[in-house]
Amino acid sequence: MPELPEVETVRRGLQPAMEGASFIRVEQRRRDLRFPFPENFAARLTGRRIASLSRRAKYLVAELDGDEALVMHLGMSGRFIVTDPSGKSREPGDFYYDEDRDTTHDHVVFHLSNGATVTYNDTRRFGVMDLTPRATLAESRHFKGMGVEPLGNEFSAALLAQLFAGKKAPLKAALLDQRLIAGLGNIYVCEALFRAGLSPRKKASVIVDRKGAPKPSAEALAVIIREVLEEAIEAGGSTLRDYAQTDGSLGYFQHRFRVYDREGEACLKPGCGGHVKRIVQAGRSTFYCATCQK
DNA sequence: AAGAACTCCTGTTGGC
DNA sequence: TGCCAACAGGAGTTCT
Repeated sequence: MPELPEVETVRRGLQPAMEGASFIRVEQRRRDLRFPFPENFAARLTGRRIASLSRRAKYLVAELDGDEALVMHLGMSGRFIVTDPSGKSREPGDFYYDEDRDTTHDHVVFHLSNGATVTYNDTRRFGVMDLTPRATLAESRHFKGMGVEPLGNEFSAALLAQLFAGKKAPLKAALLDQRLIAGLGNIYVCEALFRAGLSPRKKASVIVDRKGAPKPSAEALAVIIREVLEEAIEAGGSTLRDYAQTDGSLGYFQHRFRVYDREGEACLKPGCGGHVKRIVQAGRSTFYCATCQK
């Protein structure tokens, strides 16, 4: 469940269980996810205390009391399940589980000093777990060359214009490029472009004027990207599958999708009268209204 | 060098 | 009902 708002929701759910606690025991149940786990992964974590749990783009970063940081990415299907000392089990930002949870794809289990366990489950195994020196985190292979945080202070229309100037790639592709802006994914790019009334097919440079300055459309887009992400975080992210089983229920932004996964349905812009189309860009589905997104 | 295509993996869904 | 292609919230690698 992983774009920036989902990862932030997960971070907030894990923080109380993890921050300040130490790893008592770590179960690593396979040698790799998408990539091999680092050498001696479990041993390097055991005994370490988690000083802080933060987020960079779609990554979670647990800074440890030694020299290392635990870097985690959920890929497409990664989830965490927390079992607190009372034995109650839940997925941060998603829903409460019962005893019958499918544990087939539980790949890592952290047993913490406060009695909580944190289990990483990932069906497709596109996730990542890595250990990297804290001192050079920004230069680590995951973060080197990574773009600006869309909710950070540096993100602005001026920067957006600078990043997109001269870009021939479509707006959709440029917004998904983590080297430019880091944290946007397929859903929120589709939603932001709809709200901005911009076609995902237009060249990224259409929001830049001849002098390289942001056009009004860039100003709008910068504001809207921030708004969409903030709204989604507020809603606890989006939950695409399993939602019928909800009971503890965070994650309801999916009810506010205006174009994502709405192929063929009526455009929600008042007076538009168009219908949502699905096209494929860079191998991913793009949902948009060709009538009002120009 | 930028941009598009292909790849990893498992599970679900929709059309015949 | 069964079978199978298409698709799924990501991103690194390899092509053109």
